Amino acid sequence: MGQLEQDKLPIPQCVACPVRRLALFQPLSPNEIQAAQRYRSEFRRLRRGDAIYAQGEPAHETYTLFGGWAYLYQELPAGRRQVLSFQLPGDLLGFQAELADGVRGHSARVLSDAALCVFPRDAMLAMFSEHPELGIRLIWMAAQDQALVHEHLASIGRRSALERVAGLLLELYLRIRVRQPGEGKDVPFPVTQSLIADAVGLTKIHVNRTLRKLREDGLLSLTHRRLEVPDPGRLAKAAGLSSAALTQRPMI
Amino acid sequence: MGQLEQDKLPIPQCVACPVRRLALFQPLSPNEIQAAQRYRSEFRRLRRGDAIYAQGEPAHETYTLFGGWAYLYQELPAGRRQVLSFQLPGDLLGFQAELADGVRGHSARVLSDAALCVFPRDAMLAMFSEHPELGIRLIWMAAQDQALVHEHLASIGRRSALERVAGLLLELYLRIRVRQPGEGKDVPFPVTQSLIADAVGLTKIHVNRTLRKLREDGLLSLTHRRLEVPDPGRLAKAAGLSSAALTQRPMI
DNA sequence: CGCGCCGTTGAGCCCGTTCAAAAAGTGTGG
DNA sequence: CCACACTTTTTGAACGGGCTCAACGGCGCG
Repeated sequence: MGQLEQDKLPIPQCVACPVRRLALFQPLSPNEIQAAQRYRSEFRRLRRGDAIYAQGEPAHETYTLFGGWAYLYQELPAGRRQVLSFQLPGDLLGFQAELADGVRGHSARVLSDAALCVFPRDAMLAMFSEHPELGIRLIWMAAQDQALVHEHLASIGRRSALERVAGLLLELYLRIRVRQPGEGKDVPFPVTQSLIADAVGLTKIHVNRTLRKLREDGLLSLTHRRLEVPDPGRLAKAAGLSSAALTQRPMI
Repeated sequence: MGQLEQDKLPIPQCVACPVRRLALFQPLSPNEIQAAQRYRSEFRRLRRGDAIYAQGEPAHETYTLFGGWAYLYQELPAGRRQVLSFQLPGDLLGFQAELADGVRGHSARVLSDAALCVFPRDAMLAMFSEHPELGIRLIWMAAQDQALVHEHLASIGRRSALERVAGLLLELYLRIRVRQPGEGKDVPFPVTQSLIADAVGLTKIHVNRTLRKLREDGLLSLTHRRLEVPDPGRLAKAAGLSSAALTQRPMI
């Protein structure tokens, strides 16, 4: 789809938003939603690889990911990079520095063609004073985020290469499936091995070997940008997770 | 100080709180503080090693650390442990699962004798509707927290053992100094090498060797539970940080 | 004084890295 | 539809940072 053609697409109404139940506005009734839509300043379309914001920039916007994938990362000396998290449709991005009225502490970029709803700082603040329940909801979403990052931290700090890769793939697989309950067993998976490596703290070479092993053990199939996990329970075991973790949290 | 003797100490008033400017109630005026004090249900004293809450428990309280140190951690299969973060006086603990009305995703424990202000769930919610600015403030504190965890993630994922240990010690040193501007160059540091290891994802043996190297290079002195960093700039360099990071963020 | 926790040191090994190169896939323009 | 460039995936060989296993010294506390 060309850029020009893409720009002609209509801008979706919040009332009809397919990710609303996952997103910030979930607590609002349809009537309120219609009113709340004015907080959104822009509906922005991005192409694969585009930056959303960058480390060091002043922050004055928050985003809801409408469609597509994004990832947050930090760049370190000597060309090293750490992927902090992956964001899926309905996720909230960039509220951290935004509301701390400071500077971005990390960069964000889209993995696939994507679309964002943009909320300026002032709109966010107005929103919270007019709809306090949205403040609670934001805190809830931030808490979910924090829980995922904590899991990520434990994974990188204290798990083997196999467990880390298995864990990341399982997490993403489950998060995608929540969003696409209807589809077949395999889901779109636009994450390169190099990105997986930078997320779990390994080299892409070793990620490749680890993936081979996971495939050989029949724990997953990952080809042509599609991921299938025949038995999430077994993958969870390989990831060194208590299988309770599978059903426990709803996860966003 | 014995337990019995300790229990006789008076309970501090919020108006006179020494950590207030660092904590949740910072935005309130002295008058408001006096009124807000009723949100606090308890002032709790703990001894070195006591648990504050544990992974898996239902959450219905949030805490402000009044004095002493605490740490958040996750326990993994095979006796492994990951320290997620260290908390210093004024820091807010446990709001994550609390406000997501769920179950604790990690455990919290005090490192040294400590004291907490306890806020029940209902009080927190009432607080936010009566003082919306406290909601914003909470989000701000959560964002600060998130930034620290992101830094931590990048450290474990993409830095060498030396950089990780240097980075953690520098972070803690600076955070303590913000709280105790008056004191001498060295600060109290009750963190064991084993805990450092579980924080940065190394073995305690290797942490010991890394600390020796840092001492030999004159970057720090760490003995008898006290830490001194003669030149934070040099330590930042050893940690692989842009020395800008030193002055950039105020940090809580 | 003895027990347990914490810090320290040595020797050898292994998981994941580095370096190198080829094969396969993906996108672009003619 | 094909040719070309570029990115991503895959494989091999050798190295090394941090781990494992084992032991000892020091210090606080009951």
